[in-house]
Amino acid sequence: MPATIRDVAKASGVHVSTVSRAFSAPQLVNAETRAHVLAAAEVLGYRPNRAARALITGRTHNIGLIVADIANPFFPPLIKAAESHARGRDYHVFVADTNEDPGVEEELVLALAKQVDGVLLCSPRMSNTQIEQLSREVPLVVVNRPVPGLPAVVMDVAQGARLAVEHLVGLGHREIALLGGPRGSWTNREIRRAATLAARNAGAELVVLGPNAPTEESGSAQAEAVLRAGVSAVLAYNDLMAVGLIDALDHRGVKVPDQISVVGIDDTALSRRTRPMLTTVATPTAAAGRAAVDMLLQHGDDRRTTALVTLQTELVIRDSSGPGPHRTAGPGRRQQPPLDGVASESRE
Amino acid sequence: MPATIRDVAKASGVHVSTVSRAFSAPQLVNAETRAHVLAAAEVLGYRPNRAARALITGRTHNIGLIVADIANPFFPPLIKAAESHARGRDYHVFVADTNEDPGVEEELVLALAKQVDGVLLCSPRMSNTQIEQLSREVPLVVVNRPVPGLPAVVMDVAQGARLAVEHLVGLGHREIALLGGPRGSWTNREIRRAATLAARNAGAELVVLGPNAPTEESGSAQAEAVLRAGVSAVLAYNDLMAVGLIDALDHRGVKVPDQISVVGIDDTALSRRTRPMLTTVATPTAAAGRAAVDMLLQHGDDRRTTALVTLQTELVIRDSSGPGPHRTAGPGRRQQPPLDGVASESRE
DNA sequence: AGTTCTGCTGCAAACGTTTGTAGTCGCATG
DNA sequence: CATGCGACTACAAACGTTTGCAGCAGAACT
Repeated sequence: MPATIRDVAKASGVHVSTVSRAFSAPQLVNAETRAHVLAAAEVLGYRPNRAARALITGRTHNIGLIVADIANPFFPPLIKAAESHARGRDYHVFVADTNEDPGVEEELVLALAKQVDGVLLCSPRMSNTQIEQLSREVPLVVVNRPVPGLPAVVMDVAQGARLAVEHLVGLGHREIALLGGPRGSWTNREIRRAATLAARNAGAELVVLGPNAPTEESGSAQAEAVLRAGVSAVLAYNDLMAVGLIDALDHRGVKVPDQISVVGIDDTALSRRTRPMLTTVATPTAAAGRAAVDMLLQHGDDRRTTALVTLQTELVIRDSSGPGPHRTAGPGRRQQPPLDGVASESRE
Repeated sequence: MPATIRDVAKASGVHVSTVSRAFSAPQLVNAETRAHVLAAAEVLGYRPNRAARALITGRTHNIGLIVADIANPFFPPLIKAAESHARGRDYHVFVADTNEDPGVEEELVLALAKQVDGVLLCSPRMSNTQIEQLSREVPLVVVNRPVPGLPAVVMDVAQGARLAVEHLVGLGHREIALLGGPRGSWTNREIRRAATLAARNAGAELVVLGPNAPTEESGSAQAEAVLRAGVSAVLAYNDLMAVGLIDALDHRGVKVPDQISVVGIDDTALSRRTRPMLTTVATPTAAAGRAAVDMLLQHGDDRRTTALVTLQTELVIRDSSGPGPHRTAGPGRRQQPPLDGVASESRE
């Protein structure tokens, strides 16, 4: 049986309340007494039971982290950063995977609600109203999607998509395909909007293929459609799809970037490992994880705070994008990425 | 304020104990009453507080999952499988990352101990005695390492390493380097032992380079040493290191597999994405995650059970391994992998 | 000397559950 | 008619903490 606070009290000849205070309110207890208590606790191997503490304080010192797919390389860096950041603040993290299923999302938030002080909801697929409803059960911070009335951290993928399109147009591409992401994804809508606008402004045509599951397989599956569309460049919803597409094109003998340029989004670890190395939009996932944890712990109980943190993205030009058919005497092959850093704005 | 069992009791005009039983012991309560209670609970949005329940039952319905590095592509599939399997059995999962630090490992187990019914310790770097000591605080299942007296699930990497070496020797390689993994890793010792033996039996020489951190960077860093060693083939501790090595060799203009063959271990997602695609030893990580959860939940409280589950590995031959300098009229390029499946043995 | 203050500690209630025990009722049994 | 039983429900203690309140000693005021 593990030692309880009562064992420590008995062993050190004081009342349990004194033991409790020795740990959680040191200034209220005599230094000598405290030393005694701590010593007794040490030899008994006493560790406070956080669940019992939570029962009375209302704070569990746990947080929930819900992602669409742990195995999607986009998430591990975020999970890792969030977990380590949280632990640094003495919080433990439940991690759960929804398999991209909105129903599971809701069930998970509800199931976790009583056990955590808040939940980080990453790339949710539910509707805004559902999310708002859930936020009445437990404090929520949404990642990768702004929800009116809730704290959120998002990446400026619109800027990233714009940069990517401008990059492609600058290389001489006039017909570009957008490999769309999953239905219900805010990021996907954002990319689509920005890419469409950027293409129009630059005098290029954008054809949208999708929606698609955000997987490698689904990227491969769209190869035919890309070829039929007759475009010379593709912007994919994420690196995974870009990689799948490149593979499938390769199998068909289509050269990247010579015949078709491909640009991904996320700059996951694998973008540096493909041949050709992937040109992609870097999203600061680790920073997002940390920021989300900070927001959750900051706002404590006032659930209706509406801070929105926007993280900047940048274009990373590698080898999967090259000159297109309409190449003029354009700019040099390499292009300076924009300033990086974090912009944080609060809107009331 | 969330509804408590007392609110439900009040609303349905029965005692709290009846409400409790309506949920956890339906056969003890009149069907009609039960329906009443459930209805009241429904409208109040009542969900039992698992922490409070845990306080009295002693079972939290949570488990801990401790891994060396979430971002290491070896782990996400394991985490995903374990989490989903556990949730199917109504368990939630704390995930934590030790950054390959044995001290953090211990601290984490202790910190989690009171909040979970057991901990899955994956690829621990601590000593066996430390682990045994910790197992007195909380039920433990060790993954990727057998610990005497504790339940564990391991992969038969020895078999994998042997197959890999035999594969290389069969291709005509006589001098092979082993890119060692991290100090303290049982898997590493196992690979080393099996590879050395297999090389000796096949009349080849094995030079061991390491120990090394199990990262891509460290694989790259060993490229010089590999070249100096004058070997024609390399077996790496894991895919990550293999990929790093291939990259570094590529930068030096060394062709893989033409000049040097490289074989990895783990068959992570990236092994199919590198060029050339990586020959590697597939380890059933998802199955390991599920098996570990099963063992933990099965054994419940009798902590000193000593079951050992061994999962088979298999060699996946792709493009990073090719003919070596001593090629004779050997077997065909493709080689049949061994039967897969799960072997489970109990040793008392 | 009496009063107030300060620093410390003990008491007991509370948090939301579960569960052993005891009680009530109706009914069949002896 | 008393007894026993079965089905159900209420009571209350317990789990390991925290925390408002009260108590008490001694010091420092008036």
